[in-house]
Amino acid sequence: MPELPEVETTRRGIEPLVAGARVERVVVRERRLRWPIPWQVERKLTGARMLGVRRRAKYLLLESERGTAIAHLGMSGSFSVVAVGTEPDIHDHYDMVFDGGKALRFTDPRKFGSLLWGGREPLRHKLLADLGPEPFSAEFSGAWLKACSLGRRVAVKSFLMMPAVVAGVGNIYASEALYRAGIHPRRSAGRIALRRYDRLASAIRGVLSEAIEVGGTTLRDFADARGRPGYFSQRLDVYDRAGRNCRRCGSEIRRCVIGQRASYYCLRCQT
DNA sequence: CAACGGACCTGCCTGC
DNA sequence: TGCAGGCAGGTCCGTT
Repeated sequence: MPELPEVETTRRGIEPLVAGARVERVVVRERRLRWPIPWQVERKLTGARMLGVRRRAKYLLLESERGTAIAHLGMSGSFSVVAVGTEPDIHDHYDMVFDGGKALRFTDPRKFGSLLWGGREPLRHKLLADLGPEPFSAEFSGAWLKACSLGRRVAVKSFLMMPAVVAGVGNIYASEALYRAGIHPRRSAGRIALRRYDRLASAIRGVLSEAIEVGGTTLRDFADARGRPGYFSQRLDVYDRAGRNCRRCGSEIRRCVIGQRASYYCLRCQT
């Protein structure tokens, strides 16, 4: 479900609740998410003061004075803020209960999400250590993409979705960014010129920042911490628009499958 | 090494 | 109406 804009929207929604609050307890109802939730999370967080919520790629870092819990939303996960005592639903897998009568509740029908313990240096956690640059960092550029792609024959669309290449780009925004940059999603990553990668890096930053501004993309069920949908779905140029007309040239938008994922592009605008 | 397919799990939609 | 099949916003891991 969520890519960088949706995770960032979630972060902004839960930060006011979390920052400065004290954890009264952590209630785990389903420990078997993508990985079992380690007992350390409850042990360390209970009684701890929370410092804030940061984001790295699609991970949310819930920082406390005793270390950081690392949450991932997977494909179908979301956080919501509930009043203490609100009856949990079947897919509400854990709550972090804070002083002040509110709790952070994690819901995830598919259980692809995760909650891990990152200790004092969460960025060194195995799952975060090898992540590529954040798209809004100075490190991320066309030159970075070019350097990363040398000698690689994988489709550029799959390449963009690799966590080690750039953090936070998933299936929707990979298609959207390639459309904006005029690059065909099947083109080999190693056969793209630096200039085109410069355009692509800008397109990635552009599409992600516009999506964040409007609260992300809701196709089926994404909602922010207050239950509100994201409005970027109205601005998608290609994703989920197969058979409709390209907003730029009027040609038909095509759907194909690349790396087992649905991909969308304009045959005329993207080469 | 790079690339690919399978795996994890549930819900929803389509078509027979 | 029921049921099978396909599809879904992620990404790790084992195998080629």
